[in-house]
Amino acid sequence: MGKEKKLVESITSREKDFAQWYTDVVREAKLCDYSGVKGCLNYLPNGYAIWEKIQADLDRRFKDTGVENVYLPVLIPEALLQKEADHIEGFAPEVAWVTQGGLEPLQEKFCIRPTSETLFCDVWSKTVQSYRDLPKVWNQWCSVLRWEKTTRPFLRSREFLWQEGHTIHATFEEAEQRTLLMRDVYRDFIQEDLAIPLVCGRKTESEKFAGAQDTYTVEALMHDGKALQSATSHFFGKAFPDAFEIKYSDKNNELHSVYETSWGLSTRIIGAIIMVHGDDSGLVLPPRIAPIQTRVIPIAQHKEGVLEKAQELLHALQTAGYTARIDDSDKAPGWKFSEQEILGIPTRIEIGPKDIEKNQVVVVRRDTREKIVVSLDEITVRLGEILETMQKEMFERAKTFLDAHIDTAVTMDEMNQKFQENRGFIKAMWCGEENCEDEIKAQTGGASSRCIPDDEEQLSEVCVCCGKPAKHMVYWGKSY
RNA sequence: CGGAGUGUGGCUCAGCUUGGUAGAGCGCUACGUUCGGGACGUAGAGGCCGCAGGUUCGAAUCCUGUCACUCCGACCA
Repeated sequence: MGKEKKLVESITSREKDFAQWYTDVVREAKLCDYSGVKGCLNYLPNGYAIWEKIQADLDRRFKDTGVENVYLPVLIPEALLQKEADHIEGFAPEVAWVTQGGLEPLQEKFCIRPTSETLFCDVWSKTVQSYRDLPKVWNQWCSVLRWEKTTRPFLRSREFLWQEGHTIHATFEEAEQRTLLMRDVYRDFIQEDLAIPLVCGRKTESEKFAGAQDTYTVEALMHDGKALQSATSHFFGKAFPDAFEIKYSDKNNELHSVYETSWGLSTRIIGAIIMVHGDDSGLVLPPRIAPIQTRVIPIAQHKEGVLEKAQELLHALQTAGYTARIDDSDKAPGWKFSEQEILGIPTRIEIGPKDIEKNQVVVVRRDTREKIVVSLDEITVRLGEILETMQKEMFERAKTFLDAHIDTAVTMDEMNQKFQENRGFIKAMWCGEENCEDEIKAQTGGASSRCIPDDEEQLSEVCVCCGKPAKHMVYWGKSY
């Protein structure tokens, strides 16, 4: 990566103030803005279009594994939410309640869903009777509300958009497989489409979802060295089904409980895209998730034939299947370049009198600013290649960054020192006790266990913190 | 929830100390000249100064309360 020129004054430098940089990019790229209610965002066209792309791509991947979409209500009766003890205990502090209907106070209050396990379980408790009714593999796209105290656009808002998948199965194995399968769907989607490399694993007891038996996670590393839990998949076992009495008769007419899973990915992932790929000029969208792949920018468009040629090019691109747009506003070219870069559109195609003369265009990649001269005859083929190359290189660049920010530690001194020097993930052994997680958090200034990876290494025999025999290798990191 | 900070045209802010009825730059509109990295000129539009009380002849300015936002911390799937 070369030295980046600072072309957009309205965006704070990433190195100078990462938090401000993030806020600036969100604003300048017009992804969302603040509404009158704390923690509730106005999703603007540029931001919502990214979400629509995420929805489309992820939904297709879901459907490929047999997922069916449904929609359940936004309101949950209090009694329903309280059926599973761990669940309500975990969510109580951040639930919002509806206590009045019209002019009358309600007899029973309703909570605005913070998540819908209880609603799905309620439906199934009434409708599932036979093994022939299983499995249920359902998903809904919706918004949820959690009364967060600290809010940031996309990363932590009170209302946010997400999908929540919920399934029930006859056997432990099948449910566990589904949990892992959906974790893999997220992993593949995030790595392949969003070009964000991940560390995958399962959560420790203290970091698990309220009521879950196992929580699997995919963790991404932001450019400031902080981790972001990017999607999760939970295995519930029988806790919810037992609380809700979801039972079915097997072939021998014996009654059994079901095994349950749930899994979700939210608009928070947009924050990850910004913080993994963005630079001092603004957003950089991976080509596969970019709502618009290229923007045609006519140069000296007032001159004879330029605009016509640019329009011709636009139509050729659109006919070839690209999502292409043209900036034929009367702004100066430099302004248009900056605008395309702020918005993170993966490529722009400059076409001016000199190009037309030579039957060529200049394709400029957003990530590297590399200028590629392409013959007009080949542009519809070459653009696709350039976008694919860019997608691949964006992933590789992020992967190099991730790998460079994963380190190991066998003593607390080493761990503290490395968290000081090089923010990112630290791999270290752990005894399995929550006390040590707390102690590590206190000593390192906030690092928590991010996950126990699938492929654990044996870095030492003992816990990095207490020195007792180690049970697991854990990725530690400070997180959003 | 604790600490710090900020609320004044769409945006960034000045004005507040020492009260006299609101300014700048950018953006926006129109026209003209421009056009290969955020062009320039001319003429315009746009604000009950976050909100509510109070003090005062008079409040953007002083006082009280309140709300919102930002950052840090705590908390948080």
